[in-house]
Amino acid sequence: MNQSAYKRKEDCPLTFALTLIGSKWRLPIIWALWKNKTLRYNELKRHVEGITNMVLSQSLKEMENQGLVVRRQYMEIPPRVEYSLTKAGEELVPSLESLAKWGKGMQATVKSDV
Amino acid sequence: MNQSAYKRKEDCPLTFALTLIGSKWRLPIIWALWKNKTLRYNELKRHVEGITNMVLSQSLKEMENQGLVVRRQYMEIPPRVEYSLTKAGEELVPSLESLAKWGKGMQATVKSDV
DNA sequence: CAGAATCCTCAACGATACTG
DNA sequence: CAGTATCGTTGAGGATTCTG
Repeated sequence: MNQSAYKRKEDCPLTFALTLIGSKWRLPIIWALWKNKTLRYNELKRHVEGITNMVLSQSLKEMENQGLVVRRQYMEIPPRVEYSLTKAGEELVPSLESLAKWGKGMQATVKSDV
Repeated sequence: MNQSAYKRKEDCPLTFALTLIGSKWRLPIIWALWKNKTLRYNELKRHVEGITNMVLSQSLKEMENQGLVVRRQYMEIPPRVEYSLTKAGEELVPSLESLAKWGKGMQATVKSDV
C-alpha cells in the first residue's frame, strides 16, 4: 500500500481487488449473478435497476476479461447471450459477505452522525 | 443490492462499506494507520505518498465523522495532532485481508490478459 | 435481443498558494 | 505544524439514439 510494501499502488492486491469490484455497478452485477446463477443480458439488466446498456455491456466486457464473468453466446435468432460468475467470481462472495457484515455494524453508528 | 433486498442502494451494507473505504486514498490512509498505530498529521502524509493536504485533511475529517479514525489534538505550540484507527476501523482489517487474499489470487491470472 | 456510438455532466481529485 | 482556499482538470458514468 505504501512505498515500503509496493513500488506502485496497482501492485497492492487489495487495491487491485477494489479496481475489480469498486466501481459503481460492479457489486450490483455480481450480486445479481450470484443470486440467479445465470442470466440473459436483458434479464440481468432488469435485476440491476437503473443501469444503462452502455455501462452494462461495457462492465460485462471488462469483467469477462478480468475473469469474473463468463459469457455464453448461442447462435440463434433472436440472439441469446447468458452470463454467470466464474469460479473466481464466486470465490469473491465470502470476502464480500465479511465486508458486508462489518458495513452493517457501521451503518447503525454512522448513519446518525453523518 | 437490488430492489428485492433494499429500497435504495445506500441501504446495502456492502455498498455502504465501499463508500467508507472505496475512494482513492482511503485504503492507503487506513493501511498506514494500521501499521503505525498512531501518526501525526505530517507523518501520516509522508506514509501516504502523493496525497495532498487538501485530500488528506478532508479524508481524515470524513473518516472521523464516520467513526473510522480518532483525532487527538494537543494544545501545544507548535500544534500536535495525532490520528489512529478506532476499534471499528481495526475491525475492518480482517475483511480487507480476506479481500486482499482474493485479489492476490486474481492478479496472477488477470494481469496477463488485460 | 443484445448491444454500439455519440455527446455531455459532474464530482473527485490535483496543483498551488496561503494561514492560525 | 496542521491545516484552508481557490481554481483547474479528468474520467466514470448518464442520456439518447441507432443497429446486426
